[in-house]
Amino acid sequence: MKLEKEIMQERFKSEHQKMVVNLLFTGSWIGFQQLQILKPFGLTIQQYNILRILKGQYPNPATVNLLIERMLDKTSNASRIADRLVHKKFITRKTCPEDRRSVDVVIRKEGLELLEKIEAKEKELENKFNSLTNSEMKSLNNLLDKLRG
Amino acid sequence: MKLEKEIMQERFKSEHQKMVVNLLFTGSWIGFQQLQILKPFGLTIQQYNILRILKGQYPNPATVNLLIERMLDKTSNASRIADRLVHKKFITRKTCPEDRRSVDVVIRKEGLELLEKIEAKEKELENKFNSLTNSEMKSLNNLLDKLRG
DNA sequence: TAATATTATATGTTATAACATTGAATGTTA
DNA sequence: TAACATTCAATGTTATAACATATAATATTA
Repeated sequence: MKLEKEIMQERFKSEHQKMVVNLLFTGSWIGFQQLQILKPFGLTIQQYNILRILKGQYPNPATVNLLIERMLDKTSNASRIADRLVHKKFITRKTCPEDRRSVDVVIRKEGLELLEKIEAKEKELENKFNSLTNSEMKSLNNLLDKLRG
Repeated sequence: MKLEKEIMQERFKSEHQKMVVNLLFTGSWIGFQQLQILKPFGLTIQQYNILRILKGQYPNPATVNLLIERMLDKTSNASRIADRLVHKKFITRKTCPEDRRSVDVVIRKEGLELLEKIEAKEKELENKFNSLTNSEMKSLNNLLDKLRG
């Protein structure tokens, strides 16, 4: 839906200004939808994000620093989010033997299984979600990548 | 920058999946930048958002309900955000005489002046911020609007 | 019109984002 | 190698998002 209608604002001063608002609004909109999928599994978006990073590394460990680097929200507290995932038994954490300042974080079998269940649910949604064609999604992705420079 | 490189993920299962991550990532990225602009003025993004809605209504009042409807993040607590803005003397709030359940919220002169200062700063940034042409920004806006259906 | 339902806002609670600080381990250099 | 600087992770603190509930005013209806 046209942003102007959605937030009832008549017009923006510039395309740039509309873009900023549009990205904030759409980001929050898609975050809300993601959260609805994740909630039944007891995960937040950032917890899910960390599990996926760890799946990408698997079977290698990741350090907390590596998690922070790759997280979508760099200012969230990776160490404490990892805490919660340890508590839920989705990941393990132990001091890195090569550098005892670091910790090695690894996703557990339980975490990998959880991701599979979630990804199935996401696929379901993806099918209903067809306001953009595949080539439009590609354009959108390219524009976002270019925007960030 | 290409999202795959930015978050060091080799590839996504689908354009759709990349788009979801890209929108979350870019939304958080632009939110971070906005916050850096707002911080010297002592405002959060949601506080700024409310001030702009009130400016749009000015000189008419808005109810808290109207604020919620039009806010970028619908789940934030408009009533308490308004509290903070009252405390900072940027808005006024009084019970609506026609419906005493509602409250009339109006931006004060101080609030309007603050917005002008902030908008000047945003304009400065906008000039440096030219990785997308105006027509690309327009395409991006159209794709975002279309995505939300 | 009395009883019930709905609406608008405020408030209580918990988890987490945002930011600052700490403490231990490692790296650097005089 | 002793002193200092840097790095990594954890933790303390504050504000706010997310959610639930409460309270008062208004609308509906039996």
